[in-house]
Amino acid sequence: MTFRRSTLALAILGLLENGPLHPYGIQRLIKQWGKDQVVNVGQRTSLYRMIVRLEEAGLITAGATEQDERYPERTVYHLTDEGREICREWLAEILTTPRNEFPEFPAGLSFVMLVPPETAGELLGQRRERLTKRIAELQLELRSEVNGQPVPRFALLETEYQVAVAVAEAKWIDSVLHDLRTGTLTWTPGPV
Amino acid sequence: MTFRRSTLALAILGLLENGPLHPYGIQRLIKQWGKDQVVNVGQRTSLYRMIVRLEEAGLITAGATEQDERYPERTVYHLTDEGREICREWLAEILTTPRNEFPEFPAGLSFVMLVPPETAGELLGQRRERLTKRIAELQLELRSEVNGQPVPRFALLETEYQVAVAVAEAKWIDSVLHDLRTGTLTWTPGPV
DNA sequence: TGCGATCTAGTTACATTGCAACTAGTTTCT
DNA sequence: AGAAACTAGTTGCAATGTAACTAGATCGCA
Repeated sequence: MTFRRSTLALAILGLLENGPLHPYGIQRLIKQWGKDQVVNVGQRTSLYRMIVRLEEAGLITAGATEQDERYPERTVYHLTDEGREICREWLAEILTTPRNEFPEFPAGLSFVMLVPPETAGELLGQRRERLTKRIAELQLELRSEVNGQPVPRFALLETEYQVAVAVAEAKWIDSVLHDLRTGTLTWTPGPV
Repeated sequence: MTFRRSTLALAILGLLENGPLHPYGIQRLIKQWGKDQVVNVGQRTSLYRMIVRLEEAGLITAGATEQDERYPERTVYHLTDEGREICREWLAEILTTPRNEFPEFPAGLSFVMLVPPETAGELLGQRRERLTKRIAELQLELRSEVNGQPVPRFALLETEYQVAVAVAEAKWIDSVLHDLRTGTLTWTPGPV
C-alpha cells in the first residue's frame, strides 16, 4: 500500500520531525514558518483529513491526549519510523525529479493567438506589474529576521528559488512585450 | 453559475474555435499540436467528463452526429457564444494574474534541512542533469517544422516560456551546488 | 490464414482534493 | 451586554486523478 505523495502530507511528516504535536499545532506551525507559501492548506479540512489518512496508513500514530482546561481534548500525533522513511523517500523523489504540474500560465500562453496582439500586450503588461510586486515581497522575506537575527539561508532556499523563477518570468515577459511593441512578434487573431 | 476554470476546459474551448469537432478529434488535436505538454489530459476520462460538463453548462452544444461506417456515432460539439466569451475571460485572468499553484519542488526545498548537506547536493545534482535534458528537448521543439516550414513564433510562446523558467532553475541550482561544495551553505541535519 | 500484440474509443469505479458552509465555544471591542 | 472576530473542528458535495475494464480494428509475422 503506497501512500499518494502530496506537499501537505510531506509538510505534516516534516514538521512532526520536531516532535509530537496536535492537529491545530501543526496548522499553526505551517503558518508561523511560512510553509503556507509552498503548501496548500486552504481550508483546515484538508489538514484534518490528511492527518486521519496518515494515521490509517501508519505513517503517524496518535499518542497521549493532552488535556488543557479550556480546550477540547487534543490528540498528539507522533511520527513513526515508517513515516520518517517515507518522508525521506518523497524528499529524494521531489528534489531529483522535475515534474510537469501543468500550471495555468503556459496553457494560457498556448492560446494567446485567440486575442489580437495588442490585447495580449496589455494583459501581459498587467502580469508584469503584479510580478514586480510579488518579487519585492519575496525579497523582503529573504531579509526577514527572527528575534533580531537574520533567518539562516538554508531555511530560505524555497524563497530564493521562487525569486529566481519569478525574475526569469519577468525578464521573458519583458522581451515579449518589447517584440510586440516593435512588431517583431505579431499574428492575426482567431483560430489557430 | 460559474464554471470552474481549468487548463483542460480552456483547451477544449480554445480548440473548438477551429470548428466543430467530436471528442476523439479533440483528443487527437491536443496531442498533435503538443497541447498535451501544457494541459493535463492523462487518461481520456477527464476529457470525456469535461465535455459533458461543458455541454451541461451551455459552453458547448452537441450538433449533428457524424456517421462513419466503421466507427460508432460521433457527436460533434460546437462552441457557443457563451463558451467563446468565457474562454476570453479565462485567458485574460490567466495571462494577467500570477497565481500560486504550489508545485512540489519548492515544498521539497523547504524541508531540505532534514537531510545532510552532502545528500542534498547529490539529489540536486541529479535534478540538474535531468533539467539539462529537458531544456535540450524544449529547445529542439522551438526549432520544429511543419511541412518544411518553421512553426511561427506566436505558436511557440509557451515553449519559450518553459525554457526561460527551466534555465533559471538550472542556474539557481548551479549556484546552490557551488555554495554547498565550498561550504558557504551548510547546516546540521535534523528537525528545524 | 490465424493468433497475439497493439491501437482506437470509450466506460466504470474509487480515491483524493477543493471549496463552501455550519457548529460551538472564546475572546475582544464598544 | 451585545456584536464581531477568532479558535477548533465537522459535514457534504463537486471536481479531479488514477486505474482498470470492454470491445472492436488493425498489424506483424510465422
